[in-house]
Amino acid sequence: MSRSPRSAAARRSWGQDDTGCTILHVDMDAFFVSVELLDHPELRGRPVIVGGELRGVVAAASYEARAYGVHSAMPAGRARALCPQAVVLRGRHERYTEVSREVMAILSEVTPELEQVSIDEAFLDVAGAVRRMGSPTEIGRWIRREVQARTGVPASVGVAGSKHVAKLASTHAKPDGMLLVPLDATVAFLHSLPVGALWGVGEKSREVLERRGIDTVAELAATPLATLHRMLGTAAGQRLHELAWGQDPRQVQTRRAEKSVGTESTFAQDITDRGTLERILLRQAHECAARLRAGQVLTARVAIKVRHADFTTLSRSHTLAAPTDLAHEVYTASRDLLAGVAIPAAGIRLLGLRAERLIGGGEGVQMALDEDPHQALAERAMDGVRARFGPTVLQPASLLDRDRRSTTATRAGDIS
DNA sequence: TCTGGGGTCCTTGAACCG
DNA sequence: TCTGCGGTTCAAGGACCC
Repeated sequence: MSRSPRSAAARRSWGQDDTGCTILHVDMDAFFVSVELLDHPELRGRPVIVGGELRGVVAAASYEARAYGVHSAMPAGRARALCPQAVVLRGRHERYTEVSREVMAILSEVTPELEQVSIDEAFLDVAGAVRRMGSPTEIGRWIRREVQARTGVPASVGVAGSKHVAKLASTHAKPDGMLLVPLDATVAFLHSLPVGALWGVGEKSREVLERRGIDTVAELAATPLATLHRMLGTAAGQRLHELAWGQDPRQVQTRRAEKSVGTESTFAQDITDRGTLERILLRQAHECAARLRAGQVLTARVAIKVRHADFTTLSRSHTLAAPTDLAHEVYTASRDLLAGVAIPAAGIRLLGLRAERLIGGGEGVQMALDEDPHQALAERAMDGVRARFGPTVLQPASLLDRDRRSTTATRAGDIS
């Protein structure tokens, strides 16, 4: 579900020599829509949009909808205005996860050197699979064939010598295609692209670059490093300069440790009542803490995010005296942070809670001196009950009060 | 047109410390 | 004792990715 700009000129053959091009990027085409079409074949050929409820944005759009200018991340209202005849579906994340697992299982038959980047894309380093399965492009063809045959959804594949170029190659292979960028064509391929295609150039950086007349990767590559440092900061300038010349030493990572867990909710109506916001924080604290315990990690810092009705966003964070995986502690810290934030008359549009600085649980981590062992036992017992009877069977008493409607109906997913 | 939710990384400025 | 300075840490915010 890449949102990077593409170049029609780059969508051509760059050569057949795949020597050394052992990095594959597999990207499912309009993944959520493809899964919906599996289950609703009667919608094939029609413009279909997944997501985009009230106050929402488009999660995925079929190629028929894209012909009207609809794309992912577009506000729902605009998408409906552009394509009023589109079929709008709400989205079923569990179903997409199920199909994603099937796809990843197929990819893991190729190599254990597999890095799942998101629900619908992954990198593979196939260097160790070449003797068994053939050249990288032969492996790419096998993947496309097997994924289509066994799951019914189309996948595009980019084949290159680095992750960055493989990713750009798969973007230019869509829909339902494969693109090889041979090592000796890498720089020419990159330099044919608009600057916004580079990984790390979003809307803001593109504006900064274009103001200086840098519209293409070739122009960026020709810009002195010191100038890029001044324009984009040292780290970003350095990275983009290297990417523009095809230098990307990142390896395929089979395991990545999570650095934070969090949740946030945009409300159907902006909220002005602090008590309501605190109850939402309590629910979020329980959700985060349960995820911490499931991942066997503790959090050392709690952060909240508050978005006003006018979309100004602020964050506050607090480093805990001792790491914890208890909702009670996370909630107390987050409530104190919220206490330091003024609630504007127009209200709060979004409230988020995040547990940061995750530390592996178990040995070597000291429990807070004032941690209540009964609280810990109670929350772990709740985990057991939820695992057996479902996530909604147990709630803190204050969330089961008179306004069960207000604490649940304000969740973004419950809108519409 | 009116902007989700889950994340990561980087920059900047303030606070702290020796 | 006070001040200046450089290094480090922390908090906040922004940009970016999918």
